[in-house]
Amino acid sequence: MPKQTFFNLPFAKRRSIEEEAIREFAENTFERASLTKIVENCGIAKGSMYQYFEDKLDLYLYIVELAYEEKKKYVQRAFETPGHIFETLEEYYRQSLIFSLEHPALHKVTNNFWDSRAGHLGETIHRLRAARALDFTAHLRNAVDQGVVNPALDPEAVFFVYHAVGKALIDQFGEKVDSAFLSQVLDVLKYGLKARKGAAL
Amino acid sequence: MPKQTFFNLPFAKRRSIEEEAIREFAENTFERASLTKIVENCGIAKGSMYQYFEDKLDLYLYIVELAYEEKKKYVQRAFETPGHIFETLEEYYRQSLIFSLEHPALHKVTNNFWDSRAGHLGETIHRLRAARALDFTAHLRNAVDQGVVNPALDPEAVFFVYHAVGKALIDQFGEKVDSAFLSQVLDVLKYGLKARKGAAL
DNA sequence: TGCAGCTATGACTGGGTGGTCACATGCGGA
DNA sequence: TCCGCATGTGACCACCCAGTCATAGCTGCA
Repeated sequence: MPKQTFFNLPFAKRRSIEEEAIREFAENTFERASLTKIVENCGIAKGSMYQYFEDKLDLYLYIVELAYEEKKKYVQRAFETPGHIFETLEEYYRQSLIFSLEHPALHKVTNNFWDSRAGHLGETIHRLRAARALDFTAHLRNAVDQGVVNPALDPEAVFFVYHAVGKALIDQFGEKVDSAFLSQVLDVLKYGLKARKGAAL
Repeated sequence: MPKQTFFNLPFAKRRSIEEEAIREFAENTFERASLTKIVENCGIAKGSMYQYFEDKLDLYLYIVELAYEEKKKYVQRAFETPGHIFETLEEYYRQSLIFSLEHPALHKVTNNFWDSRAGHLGETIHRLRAARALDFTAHLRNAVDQGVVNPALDPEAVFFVYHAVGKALIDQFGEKVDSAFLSQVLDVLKYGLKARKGAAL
């Protein structure tokens, strides 16, 4: 959590610090990112930064939270619009894609976050993942009850697959992954590799 | 490529350098791994290392190659034993799992490799991925011709999914992923989420 | 005017890194 | 015995980093 001093700052100065920090954490992992470079690019003194934040990690977590709050504005639409699980999933990833196009730097920040291994970040990430797994499997059980989803599959395994593929998709938004490719990938998960008896797709 | 000097070394000394390097590169990414620590743990002088290798990257690539040569001994069985694509894939990941259990350090080295971003490693990794994609889609087209695989799916998308899930599986061998969970995950990819008309599994 | 308290500063500390080089050592052959 | 060459060495260089602290400046109140 930033110190009060940071929030007392005139808006423009505060914003410029945020922007430079976003730039640095978008291009580098937490460990490789350089506080020294951030303060140089802001034109403020090193010591000032420590008037605003406890340490590098404090700044980082603040920036990550900023990024996720922006992203939330996009992806939450997926859970508001009704529909079954396939539509929700498609909408979720589609909104993520839009977010990545409209806020490329913030998108990179959220992305790098999951690769962090420094300090206690590993545990934090683990907890976040577990929370997501609970959410996901709840949705999934619902869909199974509705007869939409193959009941023979292990929910944990399904989450594992979606988590892995979701991360890979998001990693490559804007590079290899566009809207059409996104649909193709989701179809693979939906229909599975094995040829189907009835209509294949 | 190591210098000739390295191969002139008595076997025990060469091996001890390899082992310490494997240890360091198993626990750290290329960038975080410390040459200084490797030479300290070996009990040799910093300068000696530069008699054997051009630089840190040279040593790293040599170690990665060592790891992959060992891994190849395992996974190539998947392509030797006949069977269609689902059996091949299952055997491939099962052999990877065995490799990770029998050579945990080498396994971690191969794993970290894909996360490297330093220097020209990014391009190398890109090329390796492209080569894998070609191999995979060739197998896939074969399977489609045999009527085993859903012909409506985009081969590039299928590769994308398997690559992502494969990496996640291998990342977590020994932690979350055991033999039973591996089967469950592969079933998700095989059958897809959507409920099937006939026998579900 | 003077004091109090918040804010700004940047030189400095202690620690890390990859890589170098002048020198030392050991060994095989003449 | 002595030379020449391959090998070994570790102090040293230049560079980077996060974090500190004594000092200075500012602002508003009494």
